[in-house]
Amino acid sequence: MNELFQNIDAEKRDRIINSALEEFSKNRFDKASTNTIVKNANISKGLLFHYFKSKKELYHKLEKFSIQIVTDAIAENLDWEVADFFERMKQIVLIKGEVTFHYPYIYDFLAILIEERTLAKLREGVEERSNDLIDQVYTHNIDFSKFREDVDFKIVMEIIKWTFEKYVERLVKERIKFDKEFNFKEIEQELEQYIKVLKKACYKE
Amino acid sequence: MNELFQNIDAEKRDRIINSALEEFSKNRFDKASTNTIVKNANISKGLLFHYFKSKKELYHKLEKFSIQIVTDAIAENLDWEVADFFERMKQIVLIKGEVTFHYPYIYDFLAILIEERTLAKLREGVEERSNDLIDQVYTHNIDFSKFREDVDFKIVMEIIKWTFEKYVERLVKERIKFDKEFNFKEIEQELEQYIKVLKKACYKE
DNA sequence: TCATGAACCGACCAGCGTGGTCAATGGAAG
DNA sequence: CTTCCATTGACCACGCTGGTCGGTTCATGA
Repeated sequence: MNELFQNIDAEKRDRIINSALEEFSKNRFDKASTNTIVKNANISKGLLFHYFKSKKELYHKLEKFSIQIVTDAIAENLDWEVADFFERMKQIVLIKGEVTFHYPYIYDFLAILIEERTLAKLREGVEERSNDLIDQVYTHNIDFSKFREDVDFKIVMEIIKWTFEKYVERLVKERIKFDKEFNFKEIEQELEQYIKVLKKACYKE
Repeated sequence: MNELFQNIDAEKRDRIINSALEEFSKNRFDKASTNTIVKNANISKGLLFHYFKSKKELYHKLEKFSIQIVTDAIAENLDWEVADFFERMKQIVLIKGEVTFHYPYIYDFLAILIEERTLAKLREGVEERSNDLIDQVYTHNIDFSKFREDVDFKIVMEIIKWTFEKYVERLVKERIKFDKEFNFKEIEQELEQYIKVLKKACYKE
C-alpha cells in the first residue's frame, strides 16, 4: 500500500486502515477527524502523520488500497468459467464476505468514492460509463439463456442484485454491531435458500 | 408541529424542516451544523434560534414531526381492508413516495432514529420489540395463505421487502439528484412489473 | 559497545467553525 | 402613532481542527 507501511506490524496496520475507513465512511472528508482516527486506531497523532504527510494523502492512499484489495480478491477467487448466474452471485457474495471480514467498512468507503465520481462526471456532463470490472463480474461468460422471457429482464436482474446487496448489508451490519464471526458454510447454505426462491421467479421451468 | 410555527408561511416552514432533515441525515447530531441548516434554508441564524431554543430542541421537534407525518400518511391512505400482500406493498410504496415528495430526507432521518434507539435498547439489554405500527402495516388483515409452502417464508418476505426498499431508495435518490418529479401513474405500472416477477417466486401456482 | 535511524509519542499551535446571543430593523395591525 | 413580533447578521467565547516538533524507545548491525 505504501512504502512506509512495509515494515509495520500487520495487525497495527489494519487497525489504522480500518479506523480510517470507518471515519471516512461515516463522515465526508472535511468532517472526518484525524483525531478520531488515531484514537480508535490506538496510535498517536504523530504516527499517523509520520506515515501519511497529510489527511488528503491518507485519503488517496486509502482509495488506492481499497480498490486494490477488492480487485485482488476478485482476481484470486472468482471462477470465470462458471456460467450459471446464481452460482456467480454466490461467489461474489462470498468474496465480499471475505473482504468485509478483514475490512468491515471498505465497501461503504468504496460506495462513497463511486458516488462522488459519478456526481463529478454528471457535473461535467460526461456520460456515465460504469466500472468495467463490475460489469464483467456480473456478465462475462454467463449463460443468460436460462432466464425466462415472459418478464422484463432488467427488472429480474434488479431484484436479484438488490436481494444479494441487502443480504450482504445485513451480514456486515451484524459483523460490526455484534462483532459476529462469519460462518461461511452457514452463509453458503443460506444463500442456497435465497437462490432457490429467486430461481422460481427468474429461470424457465 | 410547534406553536411557534403556526403562523409561518408554509413554504418557508418546509424549507427549514427539509434543510434540517438533510443536515441531520448526512451528519450525526454533533457534526451537524446549524450554520449549514440556515444557509440551505435561506434564513438567518437568528430566526432558527427564534423558533427553536437550541439545536437539541430542533432535533427533538424534528423527531416528533417526522413520526407524526408518516403516521398520519398511513392513517389517511392505507386501506386496511386489502388482504393481498402485494397490493398492500404497493400502497406502502406509494405512501412513501408521497411523503418523500414533500420531505426527501424524512425516511433517512427516521432510519437513523430507529437505529439509535435499537442500539440504545441493545446496550441496556432490553430485547428488541420492533415498532408495532410497522409490524401491523405489513401483516394486519393480510391473507398469507396465498404464499407457497415449499420455501422458507422468512426468506420470501425478506426478498419482497428488500426489493421494494431498494426500489424506493432509487426513487428518492433520483428525486434528490435530478429534482425529478414523481409520476405516480408510471410508478404504479413499474411496481406491477416487480410484483408480477415476485408473485411467481412467492405465490402458489 | 555505541551509532544510526526508524517507530512512536503527545504537548502544542494558530486558526477556523461552532452553538448561541442580542440590539436593531421592518412591516403589519390596531 | 404605538405595539408587537418576525427577521436579520454581526458578534462572541470556545472547542476542535490538521499538522508540527522535540523528544524517547528500540531494533539492528558493526
